[in-house]
Amino acid sequence: MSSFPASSETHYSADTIAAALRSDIWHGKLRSGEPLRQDEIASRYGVSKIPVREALYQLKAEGLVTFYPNRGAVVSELSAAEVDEIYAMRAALETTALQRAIPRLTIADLKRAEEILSTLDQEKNVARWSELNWEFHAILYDPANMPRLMEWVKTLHFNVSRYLIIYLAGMDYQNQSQVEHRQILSACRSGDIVTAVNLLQQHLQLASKHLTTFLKDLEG
Amino acid sequence: MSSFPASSETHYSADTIAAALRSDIWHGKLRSGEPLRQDEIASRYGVSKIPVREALYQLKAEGLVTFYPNRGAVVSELSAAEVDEIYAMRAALETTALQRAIPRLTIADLKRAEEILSTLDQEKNVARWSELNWEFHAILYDPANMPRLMEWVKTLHFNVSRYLIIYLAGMDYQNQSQVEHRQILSACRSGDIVTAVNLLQQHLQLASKHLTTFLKDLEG
DNA sequence: TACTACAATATCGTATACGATTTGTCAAGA
DNA sequence: TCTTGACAAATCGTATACGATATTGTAGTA
Repeated sequence: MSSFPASSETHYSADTIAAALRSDIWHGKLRSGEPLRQDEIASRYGVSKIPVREALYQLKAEGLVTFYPNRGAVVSELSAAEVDEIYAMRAALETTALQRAIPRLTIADLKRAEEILSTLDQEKNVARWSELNWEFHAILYDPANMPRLMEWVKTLHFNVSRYLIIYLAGMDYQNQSQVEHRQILSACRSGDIVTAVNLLQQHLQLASKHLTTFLKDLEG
Repeated sequence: MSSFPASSETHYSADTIAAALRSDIWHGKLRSGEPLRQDEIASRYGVSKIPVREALYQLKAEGLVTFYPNRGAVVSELSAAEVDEIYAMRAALETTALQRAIPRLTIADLKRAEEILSTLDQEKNVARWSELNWEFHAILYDPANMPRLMEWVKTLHFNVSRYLIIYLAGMDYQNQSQVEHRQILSACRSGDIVTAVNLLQQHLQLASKHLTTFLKDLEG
């Protein structure tokens, strides 16, 4: 299963290309600021420019690419301020989801979450680590039954995680993150909504601070 | 000035058409479930299908249209559950914005908000009323300096407001709404973040309840 | 009549083609 | 050397064209 944001099951080649580009951007094969040449992408996937442009429009809506009139699309760059904003949006939406989800979490959900945390402990590949990290969060939000919110949060998550991946490669962020994950899960298990929401908020705030100071260094 | 969600200033005909369709959907000229024929729209605006499809992709991202493979796009329909979800997302995001904005609100902002409320008192046209209603909210959120959040909130707002317009036409919702607006503004003026946020939350919850019960009736 | 089979029509999704805009190159002049 | 301008190349945005899919209409059969 791919854990990338996907639109509803269709067979458009635009969707296939969008998924491929999303994955390339996320894995860092396409770097921030890099231009996305329509003809090049088209020939690479054996299609014309039309579906390529439609794919780029989807990514534009997700914030992953930016269009410049008559100059085409480039992979979006995020400033520290934008990362901060995205994390604030994530916090707002994810705490809402968690709040609604906790009363509906099943034993199976909690068990699955626990399993993912165990896997995360051993995962050394940062890209895979980040994907599992999202899966953990998603499991806790899913029972809220808010598909639209989930799509948007997923989009926000992938927007910042492609930066987080680069960051993680150097630092020791995972261990601290795992401690927080276990605290959140524990609060969920005991049905303590207030605590769980607060912990999640802190968890995201901390991640935001890590990433923004990292980016400010680069920008500065 | 148009208060519809607009992407950054470009000269694409796709953007022009997207704006026109958005407006038509919002004003009820295009009803929920109505198919959007590409050739028809193309000839109406004197262009080919290509920019029309690109416009439809933008609206798809905004949730205003839904694509069915090989059958084209239709104006999205919202269930009561979806309206509820959208209002929950709005509450999460808008309270975040308001919280950040209040310390930065200027006298001029408050004055402008007051003026809009006065205009709202006299406005009888529901479409115009709804636009002014959004302007009031937007003024209170703007100083938060969160452009991405604003875009998304605007999108969510227009998604439900096209239904609200139909609803408003019959009911006496505006007066109650205005009372709440004035309470919110008053809390903002005194810099009382907690109260303002709570009032905003209630304001949206009430609107949600109105609209969802209305839709549940229709759904039968 | 009700239902299937199949042709006719409508509409979609996308390849091809091309004018328009931008970018890159390079020679002439300050 | 540094501009500047003009031409060439690259790339974009979109019109046209067409095969593919879905929908509709019609005739034939049970």
